[in-house]
Amino acid sequence: MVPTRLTNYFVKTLREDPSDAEVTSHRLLVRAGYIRRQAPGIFAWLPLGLRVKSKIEAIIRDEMTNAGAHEVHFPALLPKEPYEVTNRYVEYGDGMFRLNDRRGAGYVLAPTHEEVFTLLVKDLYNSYKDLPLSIYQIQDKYRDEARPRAGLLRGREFTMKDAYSFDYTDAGLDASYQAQRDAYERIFTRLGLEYVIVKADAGAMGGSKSEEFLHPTAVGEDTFVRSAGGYAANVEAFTTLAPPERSFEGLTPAEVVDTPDTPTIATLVEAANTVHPRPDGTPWNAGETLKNVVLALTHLDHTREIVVVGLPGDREVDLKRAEVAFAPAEVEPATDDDFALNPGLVKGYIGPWSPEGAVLGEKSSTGIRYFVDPRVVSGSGWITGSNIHGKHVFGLVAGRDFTADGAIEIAEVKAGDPAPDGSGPVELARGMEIGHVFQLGRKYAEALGLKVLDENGKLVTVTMGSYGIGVTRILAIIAELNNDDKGLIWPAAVSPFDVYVVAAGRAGKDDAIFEAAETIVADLERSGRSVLFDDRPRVSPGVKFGDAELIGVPKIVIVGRGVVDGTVEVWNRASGERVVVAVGAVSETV
RNA sequence: CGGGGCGUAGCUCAGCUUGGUAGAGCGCUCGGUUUGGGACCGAGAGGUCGCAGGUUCGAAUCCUGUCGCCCCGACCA
Repeated sequence: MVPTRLTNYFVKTLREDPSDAEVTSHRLLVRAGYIRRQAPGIFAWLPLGLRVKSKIEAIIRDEMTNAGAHEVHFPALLPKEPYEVTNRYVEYGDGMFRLNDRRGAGYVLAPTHEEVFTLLVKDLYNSYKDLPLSIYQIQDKYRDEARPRAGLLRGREFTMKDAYSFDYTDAGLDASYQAQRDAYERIFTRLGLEYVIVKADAGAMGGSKSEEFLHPTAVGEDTFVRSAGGYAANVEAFTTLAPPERSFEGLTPAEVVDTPDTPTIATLVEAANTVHPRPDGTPWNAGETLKNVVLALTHLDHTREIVVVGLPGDREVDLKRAEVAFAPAEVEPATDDDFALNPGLVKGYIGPWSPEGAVLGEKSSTGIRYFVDPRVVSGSGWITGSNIHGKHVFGLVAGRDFTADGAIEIAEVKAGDPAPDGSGPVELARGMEIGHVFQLGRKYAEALGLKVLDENGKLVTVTMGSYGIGVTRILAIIAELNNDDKGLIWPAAVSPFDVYVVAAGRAGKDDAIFEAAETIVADLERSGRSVLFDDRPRVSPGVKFGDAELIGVPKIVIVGRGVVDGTVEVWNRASGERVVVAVGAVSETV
C-alpha cells in the first residue's frame, strides 16, 4: 500500500467556519475538507468524505449480505412511466425532480425505487420457487425538498440503502421483514448509533406494518413518544388508551346553561365554576369540556368537506396526526368562508347536540360528519356547546345524548399520557429518522402486475417490503455526535484512516524526524492500517496539530522531538491522552 | 409558501448612516528568518462591490426592481 501523504492529498482545511453552515456536522465537514456545497442540499464529496461514506457503506453491505440480500444497482435517472402506473408521479407533487429528454419523453430523478425493483422482479421471476428474494442497492436519491437544511441532514441529493423483499405469503413477508429489522439493529450497533425503534404510521402507503429507527437527538425533526416500559411510537402512530365505557345509570340529564362570552375553553371553564359549580364543589377543569374543532378536508378529487372533531378541551388538534387520520385527504383548519357556508355551526358554541336534536353527524340536521377523540367513550359526560350563542350544555353524555360517526386519533399527545400497551406514561422526545422498515404488502405488486404461480399452479400476487437507511444522513449524525471544539473525532469503525501520523519538524533540519516517520508509516501500512501522513516539510507544528484534530482520525502519532531518544507520542484524539512509545513499537501500540 | 438575515478578493469580514478613484485578517506567489500549539520581515498576485435599471458631475454607499444564499416556520415516502 502507498501511504496517503498530505503534501499531495486533495484536502484543504479552512481556518474559519464557513458562513453558510450553522449545524455542527455541516460546519466541521466543510471546514475539515470532507464535503463542499454545490447547491442547496447538494454536496460534492472530497476524498476524506468519500472514505467515511465508503466505511459506512461497507458495514451496511456486510450486514445486508448476512441478511441474505443481494446488491443490484439502478440508475437514478428513470423513465416516468412506472411512477405513473402507481400514481406516484402525481402524488409525489413538487417533491420529485422531473425532466424531459430531447424528444420530450418524461424522466424523473428517482426519489425512491419501489416501482423499478418490482418491475425487475416481474421481468425475471414467474414461480414461487424463486421466492423469497431480497435485493438492495446503495444509490443517490433525489427529492426536491421545500427547504433543505442542516447540510447533509436533509439534502436534496442523498445516498440511501434501499432494500426490497419479495414473498408470496404473509408469513414469508414477516420473516423477510424481521431479517431486515435484525440487520438494521446490527448495523446501527456497529456504527455506534443509539436508536429507538418506533411504530410508524403505515396507513398512507397502504402497508400493514411499519417501524422507524430513530436516533434520539435534539436536532431531530421527528417527535416520538416512549414509555419506561418499552413502548415507543412516532406521534403519528400513537394510539390513545381509552377509559372504560360507563353505564348511564345515575347520570343526571343534560342541562342547558347560560354561559355568555365564553367562546374559548379557558373562559368556559371559568364560567362553569361560577354559574354552574359541580354539586360536590370540586372545580371543573378543561379536560371535562368537549371542544369541537371544525376542519376542512380536501379530498384527492379536490372536493372540500367540512368535518367536526370533538376532543377534550385540554387538548389541541395535532395537524400531523390529523393528516394521517384523514389520509389521503389534506387537512386544514376551517376558514371564515367555510363557516359562512355552514350557518348551522354556531362559532364558539358548537356541539353535537341541541334542544332541537342532533346537530353534528351524518344523520343530523347538518349532515356534517362528526368524529370524536377515543376518550369520548360511551357513558362519559361533557360540558359542550349547545349550538345556541351564549349557552353551553352540561352533563351531555356520549352514547346517551349524542353519537359520533367514529373515533379518531387527532388530539395532540402529551407527556404523561398512558402508553396503549399498558407500559406506563410516555415521555416526548425528538429523533432523527435513520432507518425505516416497511411492509408494503401487495400495493406495488398489484399496481404493476407482479404475480407468480404458487404450489397449486395458481397465480398469486407477490407481497413486498421496503427497507431504507439514509447513508449520508448517518454520516452527518455520526459527525454531529463525535466532535469537540477542535474538530471531528471519528469512531474507529468509520474513520477515513486508521492512523494519522504527524512529522513535527522541519525538513532539511529535522531529517531524522521525517525518516523515523517514514519508517513508522511503512510499519503501520504493513500491519494493515490505513495511514494519513502529514509530511508537509515546512508547516509549523501548531498548524499540523490543528489539522490533525480538525480532521478527526482517532489515533494520531506525533513524530517529533522524542526521536532523538527513539520515542514518539501516540495521541488519543478523543481522550486527549498522549503516551510515549518507542519508535519500533508504534504499530503494536496503536 | 410566510417571517427574518445576508450578498464586497479563494475564506472570514469591515466600509454604506453622512456619495468623492475599493480595505483588513487569513490563504496564495517570490526571497529571507523561524519550527512542539494556527510564527515573522520584505516584495507581489488577486475584486466589473450578486445582477439590471434609476438619481447624480460622480454610486459598494441613495432609490426601484430582480436573482441567489442562510436561518425560523409551514411542508417532508
